[in-house]
Amino acid sequence: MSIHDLRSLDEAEALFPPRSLPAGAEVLRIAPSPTGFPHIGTAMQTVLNRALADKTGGIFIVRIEDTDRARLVNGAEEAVMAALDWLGIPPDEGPNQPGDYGPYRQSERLPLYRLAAEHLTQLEKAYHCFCPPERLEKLRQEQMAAGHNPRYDRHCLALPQAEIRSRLAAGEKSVIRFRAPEDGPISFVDEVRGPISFDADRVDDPILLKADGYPTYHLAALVDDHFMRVTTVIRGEEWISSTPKHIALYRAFGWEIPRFLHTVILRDAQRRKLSKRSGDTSLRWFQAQGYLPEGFRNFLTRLLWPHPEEKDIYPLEDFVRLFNVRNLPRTGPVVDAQLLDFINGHYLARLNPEAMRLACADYLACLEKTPDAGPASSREVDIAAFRRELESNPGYARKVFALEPERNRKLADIFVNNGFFFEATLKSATREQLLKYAQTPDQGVRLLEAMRDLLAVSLPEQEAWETGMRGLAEAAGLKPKPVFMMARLALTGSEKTPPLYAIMEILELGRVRERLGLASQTLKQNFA
RNA sequence: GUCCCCAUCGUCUAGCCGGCCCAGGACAACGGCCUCUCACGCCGUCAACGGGGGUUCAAAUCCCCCUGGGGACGCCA
Repeated sequence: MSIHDLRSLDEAEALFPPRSLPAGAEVLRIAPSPTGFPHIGTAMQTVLNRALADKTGGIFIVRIEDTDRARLVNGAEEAVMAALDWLGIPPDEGPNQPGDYGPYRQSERLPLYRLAAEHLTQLEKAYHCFCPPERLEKLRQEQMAAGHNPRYDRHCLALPQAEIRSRLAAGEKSVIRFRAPEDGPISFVDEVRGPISFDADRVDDPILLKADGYPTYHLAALVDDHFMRVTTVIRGEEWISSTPKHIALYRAFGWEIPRFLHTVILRDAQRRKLSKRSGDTSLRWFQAQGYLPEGFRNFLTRLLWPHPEEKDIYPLEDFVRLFNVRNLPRTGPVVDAQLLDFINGHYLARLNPEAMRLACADYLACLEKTPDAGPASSREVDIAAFRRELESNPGYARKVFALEPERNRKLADIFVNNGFFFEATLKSATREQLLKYAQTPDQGVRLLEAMRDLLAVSLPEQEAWETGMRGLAEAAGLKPKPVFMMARLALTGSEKTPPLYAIMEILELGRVRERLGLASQTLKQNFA
C-alpha cells in the first residue's frame, strides 16, 4: 500500500499507525522549504529538535516542504541536507533516511492532502472558492484602509452545488478554503510562553488547496504532522498568530492537537528578524568563514540556554541533558559574531595539529567549490595551491598549527595568521613597512644583512640569537624593538606574529636567510 | 490599521513561588601585568532592573497602565 492507493483518511490512519515509542518520547520535525540556502535559524531549530528527541528517546524528522512551485530553487534541497551534514546533526527520518512515515517530501504526498481537503469539503467544513487573486487583493486593501483586520468575505461560501459543479467542469480555477469557526476564543498552551488566546474572528478562511492542486503550509504541515505522529510542533515565533488557524483545523478533522513550542527568532544587530538584509546568514556563509560545526552548535545552544554553571563552552551533551523546555528564551537573541568567534576559538585551539591540518584541508576544499562565499582574505590567494601545499607536506603543516593555535578564532584566520608559512599565501614585506623601523634604507640593509650573518651557519640557541640581535640594535644606536620588528617583517610580512624564534625553527635556516636577503633587496631597490 | 508576543549592562543572560541584589557571570570595550610585535593567559575598570501607578514592613521579582521593541495579517513557508 502506498500513498497513491489511499481512498480515505481512514486508510491513511491504518497506513501510518501511532508509533510505539517509550512514554514521554517526542516526535519532532523541522520543515525547511527548498527555496535557498538554509539559514542559521534552521540550524537552531535543528539543534533544539535533535536535543529534545535525544533527551526523550524520540524521533527527529526532516521534512521537505516543497509545495511552493514558484519559489522552488534547484539544488536547494541538496543544500539543506548538506548543511545538516556539515552541522553534524543527522535526522532519524528524512528524504535521505527513509522511514515508515514517508515520503518525507511534500510534493510526493499530494494524494494525502487532496484526500484531507475532500474530507473537509464533504463535512462542509471546507468549500470551493473561485475568487480571483485580484479581487482578494482589492478586498484586503479596502479592509485595511477601513481599519479592519483583512479577511476573506466568504463570497463563495454559499455557492449552490450545481453552480460549483458546472464551474469546475468548465475548468474554472478554484481553491479550497477552510470554513473557520465564527466565534469563541481559541487558545492553546505554548510550551515556552504558557497560555495564549485569540478570538475566533481573527481566523480568516485560509486556503487549504491552491489552484495548482498543491496544498498550502496550513494543510500540508498539519496533515503531515498528524500522520507522521508528531508530538510537539517546534517552529519559530512568527507562527504564533497562525496557530489558532491550525487548532481550528485539528478540531475540524477531529485529530489530537500536538503541543506547540514557538522558539524565538534570531535578530540582527538592529534587532530585526534576521534576513538577507542583515548580511549573509546562510549556513554556507558560516561554513565558509571557517566555523567548526561543534563551535557553531555550541553557539546555537548558548543562545537558547544559559548553562547552569554559567559556562560558555560545553559539550552538546550538557545541553541535551540539562536544558529544559520551560526555560527556553522568550526574547529574540541578537546573533553576536563576537561571541561566536570566542566560542569557536576555543574549539579551534583545542584541535591537535593534525586535526587542525585536516580541518583546514576540508575547509580549503570547501572554498575551492564556492570561492565567492569565502572571506575577503581568501579571495586574493590561490586556494588550490594552498591546499596542495598543506597536503603535500603534512609534517610541516603540523608544526605550523602547533604554534599558538589559540590565535585563530575561525579557519579563515589562517590566511592572515599562518599565511606566511606557505608559499601560496606568503606576502613579502614592503619597503614602506620596513622603513617604519629602519631610520634609513641604508641602515635597514646593513641590519638585515647583519641578521643574516648571525645565522650564517646554523640557527643558534634562542638565548644566543637574542643576545646577538640586541647587540645589533645597540651597535646601530637603536632599541631592540625596531630590530626585532624588521626581522619580523622580513620573515613574515606582518607586524603581528608569534615569537620570532619559534617561527625560525619552523621555517628553517635556508628560508629564513632567503627572506632576510629578500627584504634587504627590497630596501635596495628604489634606493633613489 | 488590527491582533499576538516580549521587556535586567553594548551583547547573551543569572536572579523572577518578594527580603541573602546599592543586582552575579560571560562576550565585547578599556586599563594593567607578561613581552621582540600581536594573540593567549592573569589582574582590574566601565556598564543594566524602560516609565508611571498600585499591593506590601519590604519589588528587578506580584498586578495595572503607558512606552518601547518584535512578529503576524498571501493561491510564501
